[in-house]
Amino acid sequence: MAGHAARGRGGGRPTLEEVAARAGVGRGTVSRVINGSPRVSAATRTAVEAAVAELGYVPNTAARALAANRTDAVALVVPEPETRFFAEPYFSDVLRGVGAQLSETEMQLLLIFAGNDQRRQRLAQYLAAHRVDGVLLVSVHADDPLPELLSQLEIPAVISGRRSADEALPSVDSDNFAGACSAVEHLLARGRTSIATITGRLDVYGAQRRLDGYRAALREAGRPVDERLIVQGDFTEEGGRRAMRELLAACPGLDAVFAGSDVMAAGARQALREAGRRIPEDVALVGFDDSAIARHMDPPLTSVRQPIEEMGRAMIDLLLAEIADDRPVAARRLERRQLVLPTELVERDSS
Amino acid sequence: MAGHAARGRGGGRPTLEEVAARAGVGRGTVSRVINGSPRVSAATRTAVEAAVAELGYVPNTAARALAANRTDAVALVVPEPETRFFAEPYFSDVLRGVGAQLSETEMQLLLIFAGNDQRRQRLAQYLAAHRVDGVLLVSVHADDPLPELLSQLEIPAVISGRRSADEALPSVDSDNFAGACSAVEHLLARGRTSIATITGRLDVYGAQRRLDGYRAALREAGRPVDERLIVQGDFTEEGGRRAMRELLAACPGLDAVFAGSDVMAAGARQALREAGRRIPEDVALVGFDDSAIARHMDPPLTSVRQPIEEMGRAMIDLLLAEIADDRPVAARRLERRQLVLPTELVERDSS
DNA sequence: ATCACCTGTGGGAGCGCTCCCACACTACTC
DNA sequence: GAGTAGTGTGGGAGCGCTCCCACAGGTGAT
Repeated sequence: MAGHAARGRGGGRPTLEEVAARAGVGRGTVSRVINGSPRVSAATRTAVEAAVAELGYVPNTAARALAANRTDAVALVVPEPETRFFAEPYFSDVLRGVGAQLSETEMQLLLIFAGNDQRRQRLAQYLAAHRVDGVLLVSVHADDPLPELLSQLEIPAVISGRRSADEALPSVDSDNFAGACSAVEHLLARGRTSIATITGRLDVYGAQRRLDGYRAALREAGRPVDERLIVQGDFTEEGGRRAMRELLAACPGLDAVFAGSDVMAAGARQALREAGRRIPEDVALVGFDDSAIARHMDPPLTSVRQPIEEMGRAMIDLLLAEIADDRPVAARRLERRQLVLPTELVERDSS
Repeated sequence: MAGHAARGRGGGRPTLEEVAARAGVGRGTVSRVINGSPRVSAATRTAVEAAVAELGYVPNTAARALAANRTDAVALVVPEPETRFFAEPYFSDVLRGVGAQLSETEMQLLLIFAGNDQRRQRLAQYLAAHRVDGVLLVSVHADDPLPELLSQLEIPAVISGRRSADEALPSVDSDNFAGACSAVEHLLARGRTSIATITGRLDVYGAQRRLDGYRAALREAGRPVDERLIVQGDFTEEGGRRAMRELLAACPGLDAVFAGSDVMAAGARQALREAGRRIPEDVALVGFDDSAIARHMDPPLTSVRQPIEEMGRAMIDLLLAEIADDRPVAARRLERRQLVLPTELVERDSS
């Protein structure tokens, strides 16, 4: 009868109230059980859990969100067009790490693209409505207004990479400088003498740091830095191809290239092949990211591994801590929550 | 003062009530304006809109969801691991079409992967909690229990492709049969005499239909169907490579291959190249999907174009109609809402 | 016996909306 | 002049939770 009533009312799902009645306890007690409060006796807990199972009770998220003023959802915001998101293995790796870590909680992950003005507008609306408890930001350029908006709205956020040496937001980054150094040192150790580099967009701090590392490693080894050997790419395959052509035109004698990402290295490889250069015999090639592309390239690409999945996991940890932390924002600002994870050179056949 | 009060209360956002007070109207009237009801006089509407703008009012989604029993969100459910999602351009194209159509509404899109048991479990919880108003299903295999679950929960859903000739759910599909026919006819017209095919997983109805089309086109032309020329793939690049190797081993004399997807065609191309076969001189190759891969392949791949973005848009149209439709489910069942969109052969250099 | 202080529990208030009924007012009709 | 219909508006009730105060009953110190 009770079961029938519960199911009868317009296909309605059982409510807390009904579970409470069934278990012979009060509404508050059921709520405590559902939310794992320790202040419930073992016997009561068992009874409530039985009632929940019998009625097939599932909490109403909207009611919970309204009463508790939280949404149990976080957003991964990608300020790029979808096409770039799908073309760049970096993003899907981050997504995988984030997803893995989040699946151990009750939190839901939203994927939001903000690659053009219209989408930015919608995102702003979305954030203003506080439809997520926190935000993960990937691939943020130096002058992006998004972080500012987030802090105005007092929405917890964690950034992947940094915008500058003194990032205000909590962030997770890899050691781009050291990674670039290790790549160049490796090429030097292999006896290469004319090492070029294809950088990413330099308004991305990480790309800048990789360039810094390239320069530092050469200087460290007592080699001059030839500015003609430095060409700016844009993280795309096409950009890598174009940059490589420029390099070959300007410095036909180069014998090694350090690319700021695997995707750009793939583009460079095509340009090298077009020009009849063999890899690694004529020109050694090293990438960055150690993505799937590196393993499948012909020849397999030596690359600087970033622990991208681990970075995704770390971002979630930081963000959840940030959300749980209800001290005033001012107090939080003082602690710097910046993680820098180590990189590692993975040697393959391209160098 | 009013402004200060609104902002003062714990950083709280303005509520309907406050907007109403500011505009000198009642709560109901503000609600009507927000929701675009026509039963509001022009003067009142203007006053309310001014108040909304002044206070920076944004509706509280949780409250709305609780009161109206809707979430203004739909989910795109991908019953595959993320890796496949990212490897297969088909998915990102669908996503783009869906996203484009949805951005013209106030609906939010969630992307949910259900590639393993744990994620299925979470998805079931999620659906049981009615956290979305509707579901888009892509790449559903014949024996998947998901559609059944959805109809039990009475959640509107639209399926991409079909599970069988008489699909119960509203669906959007392309004309796989005709597309395969056109590919085979094209190869025959080019004078090819030994045409092989690499199929997708045959528990996917579309893959089966492409195979049917292949057979029908040969029969139509009075050619025998040699079963040794039919090998099953699994929609992956690796599967395409493996299938191509099998074909070459069994029928070294073949002079054309129709692959059930561009990704498999890419795998087949590798196997052909390994075997020293030139494309198209020795073996002509045709794919299916006309994805970015086809355009970028070397040589560019002839492929059967499906209007994937358009299919995404159509899915949203169907789903929104389904959601808006509040007649009893039984009545709905009678109308068949099945869309089949035409395909088109795009000729390039591989055939 | 009195007081203090735990632990476990019940249930009121309230989150910010939508839905809908009631009502004032106008504009016709017979 | 009474009735009828339609239009615009106000505000009560209620959605299903969480939060928190109140309180019962037990335990140990005084």
